[in-house]
Amino acid sequence: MFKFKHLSFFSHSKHERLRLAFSASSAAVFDEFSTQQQQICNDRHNQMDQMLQPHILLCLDPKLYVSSLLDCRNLIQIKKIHAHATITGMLHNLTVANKLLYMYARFKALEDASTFFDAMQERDLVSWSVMVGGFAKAGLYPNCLGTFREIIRSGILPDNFSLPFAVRACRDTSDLQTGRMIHHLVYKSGLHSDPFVSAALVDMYAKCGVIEDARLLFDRIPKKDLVTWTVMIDAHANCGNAEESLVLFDRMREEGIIPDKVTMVTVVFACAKLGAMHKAELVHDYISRNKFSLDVILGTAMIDMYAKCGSVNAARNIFDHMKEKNVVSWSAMIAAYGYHGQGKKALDMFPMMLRSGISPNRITFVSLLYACSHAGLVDEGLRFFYSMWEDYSVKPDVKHYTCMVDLLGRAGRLDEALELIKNMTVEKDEGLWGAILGACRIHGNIELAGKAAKSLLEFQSRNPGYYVLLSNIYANAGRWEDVAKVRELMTHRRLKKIPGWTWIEVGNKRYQFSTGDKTHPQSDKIYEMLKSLTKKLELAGYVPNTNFVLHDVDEELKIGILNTHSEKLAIAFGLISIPERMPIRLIKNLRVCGDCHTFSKLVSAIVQREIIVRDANRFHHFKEGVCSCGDYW
DNA sequence: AACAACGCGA
Repeated sequence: MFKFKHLSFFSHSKHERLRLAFSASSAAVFDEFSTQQQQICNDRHNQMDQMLQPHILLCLDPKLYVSSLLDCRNLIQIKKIHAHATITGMLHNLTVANKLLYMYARFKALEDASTFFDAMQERDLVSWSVMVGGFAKAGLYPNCLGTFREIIRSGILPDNFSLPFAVRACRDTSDLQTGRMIHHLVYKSGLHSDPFVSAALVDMYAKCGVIEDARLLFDRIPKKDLVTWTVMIDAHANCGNAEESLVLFDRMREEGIIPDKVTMVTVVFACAKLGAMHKAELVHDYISRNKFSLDVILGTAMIDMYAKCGSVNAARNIFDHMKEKNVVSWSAMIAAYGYHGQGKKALDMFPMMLRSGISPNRITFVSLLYACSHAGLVDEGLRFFYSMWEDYSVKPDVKHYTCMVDLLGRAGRLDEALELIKNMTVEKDEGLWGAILGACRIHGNIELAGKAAKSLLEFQSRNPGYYVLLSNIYANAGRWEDVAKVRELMTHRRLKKIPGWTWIEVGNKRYQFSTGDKTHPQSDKIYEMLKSLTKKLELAGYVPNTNFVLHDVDEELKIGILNTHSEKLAIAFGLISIPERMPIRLIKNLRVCGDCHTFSKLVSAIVQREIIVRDANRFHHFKEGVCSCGDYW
């Protein structure tokens, strides 16, 4: 209740400020207040003890039981009152009995709750709903839905208390079928306009992967409350349409709904997904102006946002200003340095984290190993890998093995990577072989690629990425028959290659480019710019590397395809539309192709402009002819 | 009722 130990970096929310003003912000006052509360609680319990004296038994007050139950701070206190109530016969009062049930559920003592529930002589809808909610909050979904079904079976229509919890159980178990059935019941109960119920339904549809249904329902809700908006904003960001999230955020405010901290976290998350620096700054500004407190969740979300928008320094600035940091915040910062190629800084964070009393978890080690992998810090990575279990009791799982395979593989130590896979005891997955395949691509090891592909294809992967990668390896070696085989397999499994895109933010707008794109209104100017760039580059010795065009077509056509890769078009557009000296920031859905990488390096030198590219798994900062990845990616 | 970090791949 009293969370003042971490007064926030930004000013407080209105609610917090009121509380602060009210209680004069001194620790002593809080302590005193808290002692008073404890005293009241004790007094009540003493009063109850006295009631057990035979002569007072007659003046029992259910209200006293209810408030005493609500005062309980642990299970022992609840059980004590339960015992009292049994003796005094107060459990026959349904209000008291339901409150007892509720308290058991609140303290996650679902077994006690169930036992008591089964023993209850009389139950009403509230009793049933408390059980449904209790099971859902404790993550006991089968019990939750089972209890809910019993309500339905007994012919009672559920209320607006049990329905959201039953829907939540469907959401967390991805049980869309049951979810739809419950939606039907909602109409029958006439509760479709209840904000709790409709928010839960929208959330359920979104998290079950049917965002269209979520949106359909959302659009039909006449008066949407804050939570419903937040759910929808989050849903769009999670399904890859973060742009729509920001549109919804604006619309929500236009309709007079005031966002709260949770909404801001989802909006920040959407900016992180988009990688849109301009939007990120606007959102940051909004957060500061509206005095949202920079707590550990919002702060961590902002670290992630700035890092994924290309500024690891801005991320670090947020990190440094956070009063409270947990393992998530530290891992986010370590990961950020990792994917910006600053492996050393990522590793430096680790002892700092330990000193501040935070223990690493499995994600911290994924981030550390990842940082090593992308900076070529092989020995350091090996050391972390071996010490994570021994020194920190974090068991390496398949993700850690994948990082290690990637680390060793990139460094050309493929034999060691294979040895690691051979000796591992945790279950292997397709990603592990994908990492081997990636290393084969870098080092042109076709034999091993074949073997890895065999293991990989056993997983019947639905992920087109692996097939295309394999086909690319064969194409690079000129083995067109093998290429054809892989492509055939893809067609057979009905998988399509994901097309590459590059996005660029200019002012308030985000522009999207594909290979050979001519849909941009300034297309002519873009191609003109590209042509003059290529000319300048050729003078500087640039030769298009057609190894990166993976079709069996003639050389001239290859150069044509290469020259209009989406990344090059976006750079050309950036140069004509972004003010001088401002960096050009790009976001790609795939990895940078080798030729575009060379191209970007040269452009950064020739036109003296910083180019920052976020590709599918890391950042490249091109400046004065060199890339932050050191060509190691 | 809603919120934060992680590998590989096109």
